[in-house]
Amino acid sequence: MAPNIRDIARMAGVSVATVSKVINNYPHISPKTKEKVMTVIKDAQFMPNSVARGLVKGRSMTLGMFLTTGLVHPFFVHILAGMEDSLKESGFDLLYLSQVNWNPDYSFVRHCMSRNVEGVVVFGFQRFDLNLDELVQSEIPAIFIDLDMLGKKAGYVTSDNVDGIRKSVRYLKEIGHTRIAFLTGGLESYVGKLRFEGYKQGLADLGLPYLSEYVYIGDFSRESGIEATQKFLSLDNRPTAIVCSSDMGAVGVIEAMKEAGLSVPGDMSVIGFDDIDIATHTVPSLTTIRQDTFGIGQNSIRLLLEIINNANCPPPTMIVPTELVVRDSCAPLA
Amino acid sequence: MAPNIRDIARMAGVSVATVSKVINNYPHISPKTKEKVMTVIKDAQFMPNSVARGLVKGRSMTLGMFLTTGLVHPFFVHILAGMEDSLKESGFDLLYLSQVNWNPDYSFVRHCMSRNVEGVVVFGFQRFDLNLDELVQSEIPAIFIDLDMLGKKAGYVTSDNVDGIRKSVRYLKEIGHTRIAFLTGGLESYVGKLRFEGYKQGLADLGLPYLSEYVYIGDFSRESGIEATQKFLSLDNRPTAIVCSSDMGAVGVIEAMKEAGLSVPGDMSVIGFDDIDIATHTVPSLTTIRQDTFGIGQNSIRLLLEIINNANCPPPTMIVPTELVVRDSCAPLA
DNA sequence: TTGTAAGCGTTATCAC
DNA sequence: GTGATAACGCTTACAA
Repeated sequence: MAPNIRDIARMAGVSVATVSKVINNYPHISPKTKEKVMTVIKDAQFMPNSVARGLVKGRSMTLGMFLTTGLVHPFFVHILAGMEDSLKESGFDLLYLSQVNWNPDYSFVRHCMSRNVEGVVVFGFQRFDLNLDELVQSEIPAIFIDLDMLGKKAGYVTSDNVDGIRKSVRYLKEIGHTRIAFLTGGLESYVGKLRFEGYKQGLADLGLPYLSEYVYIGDFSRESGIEATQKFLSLDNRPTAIVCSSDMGAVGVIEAMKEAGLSVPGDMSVIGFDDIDIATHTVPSLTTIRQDTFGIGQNSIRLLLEIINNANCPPPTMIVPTELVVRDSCAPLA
Repeated sequence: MAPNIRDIARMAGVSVATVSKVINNYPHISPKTKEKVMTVIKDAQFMPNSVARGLVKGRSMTLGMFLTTGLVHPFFVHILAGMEDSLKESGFDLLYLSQVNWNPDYSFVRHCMSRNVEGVVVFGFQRFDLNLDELVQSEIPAIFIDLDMLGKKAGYVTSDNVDGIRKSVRYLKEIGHTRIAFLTGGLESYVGKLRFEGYKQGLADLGLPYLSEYVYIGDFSRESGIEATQKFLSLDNRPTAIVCSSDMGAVGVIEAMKEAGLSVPGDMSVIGFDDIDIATHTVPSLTTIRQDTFGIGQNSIRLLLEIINNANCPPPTMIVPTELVVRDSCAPLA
């Protein structure tokens, strides 16, 4: 059985309070007793119980994380790695809160309070998801990933989705394209909407007209890439390039082009979004917009700790830059 | 501020003890008081503080998870999804314990005890990793993923790596191959060793000879696939098929074959291991061994809860079956 | 500089 | 059936 603070006190011949003061590095402790207590602690391998400590201090040194159930987001590992990086030196651990979604009056807020978490990261949700409002309006520090939720203690971090797509459009224009089509992602999602916005702005930046027949409403999937391509190919005035809201969509486009006996990038330039592993391995390899997923994870925790540590800082927000990765799926227009 | 049990007691006009009994569904409570207390609890949105509860009960309803620092395992999301599935109805939450690896006397065991976790899942470590022994020999229930650690309270879950590779070898034999080469993964890793073992057993099953020149010692990477291919192609008596310990290795093989002006599967059949996303998108698409990563996650938590709930069950072990996924990278031998 | 003792929010053991 | 009250392991006034 692990020793507790009373055992240590007894072994060191001092009071519990003294041990506590040593542990917490309080002043007014004689070097001699401090030394003695430290020795005993080392020998007994004592480590204060952070649960009990949390109870009295009102601080648990625990952050919470809500993930959408059944989320299978390919980047999540990178985000987690980033989170860990910020967590490492902070003394906080991260509690993955599994939602009891069969319970009609389950509440994020109550789950947080019952677990005494000092703040939460929220990822994989949509704006209209149940109970999210309650969380945003609560006093619980929260950072949302990829969702622009703002509250007294709630902020968010996301990639610069708008600028990412604008970069794609600009790049295509630079290599001569003007008939640039767009495959949206799911428009019910925050990032889906932003990327669509980026397309419109990108065209506007360059003085290109917005044509609704050059837009296909998709859902981030490979299938929607295939369907979009079929639609675009049937047009009288075919586009010469397609900007996609996801790499999977772009993969679908490449497949459909191949199926139609046409060449990428010869007959159609294609740009993806995300830079997933597959992007390197398609034929041709995929030019795409890379998200700094590690950075997103890292900053989500960093910002959360900021809210927690500065009682009245305004809820922080962070837009993480993206990067255009040029590979082989785009060609200059002849 | 969230109400506590005393507030509820006062509001319901009963004692704290009574409220506690209601919360915990104890007998010997009149239906009337029970009803009244329940109503107050609902109205006040009361949820017992599980930290305080943990302190007195000696149970925290928390499981821990150790991941190797900076792990970027493509399957981790699926494993986590599986874990969540088992966690969901259990009342447990999962605490991601960030290791303080700059501290020379950091200890998994102490971290667990200080956080009162009731058990841990360990993933991404190698047998010789520091402090792991201490954990295995401790009283803390532990389930290792992909590492055959056994202790009084420690078991493991992993894919059937041996059988997976044996299936590959058998399949190739069935379509006519007898000169079957093998690309190992990192042999310092547990799964790397097992897959190598599977190759040898696979040959033995079929009465095929084991030839050391048909084995390339790699490390799961694409690069080692390229190098292996170059070596195999330089042989007098070239193999007609290569079994790889990873899909990335197989991707390297396909690239190197293309580079050499040879065809897959025409000149060489190739089998991978893992069924990562890319496997569908290589040209040709990759025949491979699929791991049930969701099942691994699911069972890791299930087994852990078993150890926790049955004081003296022998440490459980689980080998999750794999599945051969036939795509286009293998062809019958002419 | 050190020790005593009252909490933190629960549950469990008794009396009543 | 119900209610005091002592724990659980720790921190923190305050007293000594």
